[in-house]
Amino acid sequence: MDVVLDNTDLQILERMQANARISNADLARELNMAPSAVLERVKKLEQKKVIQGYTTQINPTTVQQKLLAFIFIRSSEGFTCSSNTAQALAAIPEVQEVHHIAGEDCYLIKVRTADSSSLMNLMRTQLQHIPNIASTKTTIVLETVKEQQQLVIPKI
Amino acid sequence: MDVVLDNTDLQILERMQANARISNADLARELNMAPSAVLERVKKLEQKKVIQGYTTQINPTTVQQKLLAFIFIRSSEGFTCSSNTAQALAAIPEVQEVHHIAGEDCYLIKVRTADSSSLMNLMRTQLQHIPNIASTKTTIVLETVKEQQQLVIPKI
DNA sequence: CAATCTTCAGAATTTTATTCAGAAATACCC
DNA sequence: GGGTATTTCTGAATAAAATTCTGAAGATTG
Repeated sequence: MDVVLDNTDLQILERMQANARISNADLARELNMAPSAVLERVKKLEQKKVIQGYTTQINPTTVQQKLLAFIFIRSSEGFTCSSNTAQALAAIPEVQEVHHIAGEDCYLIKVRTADSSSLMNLMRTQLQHIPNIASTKTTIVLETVKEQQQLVIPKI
Repeated sequence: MDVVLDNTDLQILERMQANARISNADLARELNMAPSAVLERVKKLEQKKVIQGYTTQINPTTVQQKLLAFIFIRSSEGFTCSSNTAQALAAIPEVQEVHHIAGEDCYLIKVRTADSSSLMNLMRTQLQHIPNIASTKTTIVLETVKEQQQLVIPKI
């Protein structure tokens, strides 16, 4: 079940990570391969879930999402951070990330809303109803200098 | 300079955010428009930097990136968190995000590496050489429940 | 109300995606 | 090592899509 990727796969991933809408024809030209061969590899990378999806990066402020916050959430269950709590957090559309973390707190979530009042509103209406939340500690982002999820693709 | 988006633009953004590789023809069919009209809008959204790019989501573990960490960085400059420090942090490929945050710390960064030893190595070789870093506080992610940068697209 | 700008549809053309057959390369197994 | 199976590739054919362009419809402005 483990996935083995050769150099060609990594080249494909690197280029598609930088531009998901690159045409298969261009990709084939860059790799000096036939388009059919490249297409077959991309399909397999999708099947093997190496490629999890293709997304468009939208400037958040243009769609009225000006506030970004990270919230540390302490669970009242001690060690057994239930997956129910995590699932409930993940179900909130404004919550972009839910991480189970090491240390005193249990979860770290990343939230994006229109402004501070809508964050307040979200915490009142959504977080309050989620079980086993003992306390929260919110960090407000003043300015984002870099934000991408580009991975460093290894070279073989 | 402010960007005004109508309902059609938002529909396009919503669909392209969910699948950046949707064909222009399919998009046009879903919106009941001519492909040429849709293409024109997408081009404009790119020009206006509403669309910042198209990226492929790659399963991090398949490319040997098993460790995720958040690091709070305290600056030695007090209030004046220099942009030099931020730029230096942003220049590190393993650093996916650099946020200037409110509160006692100055920056919050998101880092992805192969494992804990390569994180240690990165902190030794990279962070040590960045000026004005007074202290760091690292939070290790044990498990990621949700991770996406999909925005909630407003309805008009 | 006319002039201007924007957005759109539809057709023509170029380019691409997709499929398929068979060749080359690779891995596998006595 | 020799033969077989499997994978991966190329190249050609076809279907589909991207792109460009023209002119019409709609909205905006003075």
